[in-house]
Amino acid sequence: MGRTPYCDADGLKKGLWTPEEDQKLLTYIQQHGHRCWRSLPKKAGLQRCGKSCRLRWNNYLKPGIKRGRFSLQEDKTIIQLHALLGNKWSAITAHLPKRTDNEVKNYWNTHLKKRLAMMGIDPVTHKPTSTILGSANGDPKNALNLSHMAQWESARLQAEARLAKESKLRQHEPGDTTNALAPPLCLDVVKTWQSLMLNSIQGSLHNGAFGLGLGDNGGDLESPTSTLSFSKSAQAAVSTVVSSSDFNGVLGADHMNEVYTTQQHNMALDVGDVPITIQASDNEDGDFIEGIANNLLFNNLDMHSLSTFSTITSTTSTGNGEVHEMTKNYWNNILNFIS
DNA sequence: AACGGCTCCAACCGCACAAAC
DNA sequence: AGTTTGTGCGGTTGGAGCCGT
Repeated sequence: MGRTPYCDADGLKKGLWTPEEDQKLLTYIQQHGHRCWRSLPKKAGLQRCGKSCRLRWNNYLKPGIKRGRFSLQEDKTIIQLHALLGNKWSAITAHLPKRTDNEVKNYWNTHLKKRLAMMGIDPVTHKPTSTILGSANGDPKNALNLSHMAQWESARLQAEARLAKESKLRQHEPGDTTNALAPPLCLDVVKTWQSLMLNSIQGSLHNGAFGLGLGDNGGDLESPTSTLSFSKSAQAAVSTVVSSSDFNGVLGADHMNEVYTTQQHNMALDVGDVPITIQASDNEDGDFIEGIANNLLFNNLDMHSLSTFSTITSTTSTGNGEVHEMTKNYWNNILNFIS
């Protein structure tokens, strides 16, 4: 049998939407929600297929969508995330509130990709087209390390995007469009992680490793809360970011008191049904990468990401301070160019 | 004014996957 | 367990608008 075609070829309009069609769709969804896209166009009096209606709503009509020029910060975010994730537009868009994946994708293809190409950077690999980044100082190992960092970040961001997606789904109720574009929960996690990454890499220069360890129950499948532990070298970053007012958007005040205390250096994120606790610890003996892998895996990371982690585990500890500097210079160069 | 080339972006297409039946 | 349905995602396309000749 197979499924019936989602779009009937006959009798349905295609192409650009007219203001009248937009108004019909908007009015209907505001009154009835969009529980079933297939039956929606008929009920709304539209000669469109449900898929077309859904696309129009998600990319254009949904309240809160930001249109117009991308800011420099948005450019930076897109370039950075694309370097780490590739063409994972939904994952990238999860970190850009109020932008749609279609818009980000178009913006990348028509603007950012060209700019990178013009400055001699391959928009696919994000490396200079002629020479490998980092080889200028005679140490190709740096390029390798940056590549591994990118893989590491890629897996992490994919996991965060999933959490953000789940959170969005939980927020959405048919007929209620007011919270359709609430900021993704992962944004604060990104800030935290970015700080942690830089601090931990710097800390590794002294420790000979990242200095972050897996907590006692970090790999416990039975535990309702996965725990990730950080060494003291990362605590400053955790405290700085987590204690910011931004975090109030993620955790309610009561919940904050319950799960997060600066004295214990713990950070907890209650993302839907998947609570994550990031716990500072004096234990520096654990395997940081393995801990990350376990933690994210048990919180919806797929096997592909796990394999990425295993690759990184064998080589990340060879990193040095130049990696951080090289990474910083890389992004500075890009941003200087596009600004 | 007319034409052609180019850019940009809204929308379409096909595939994948999870949920529902 | 197999089929159907709904939705998400990324790649691609069509056409409107701009610009130069």
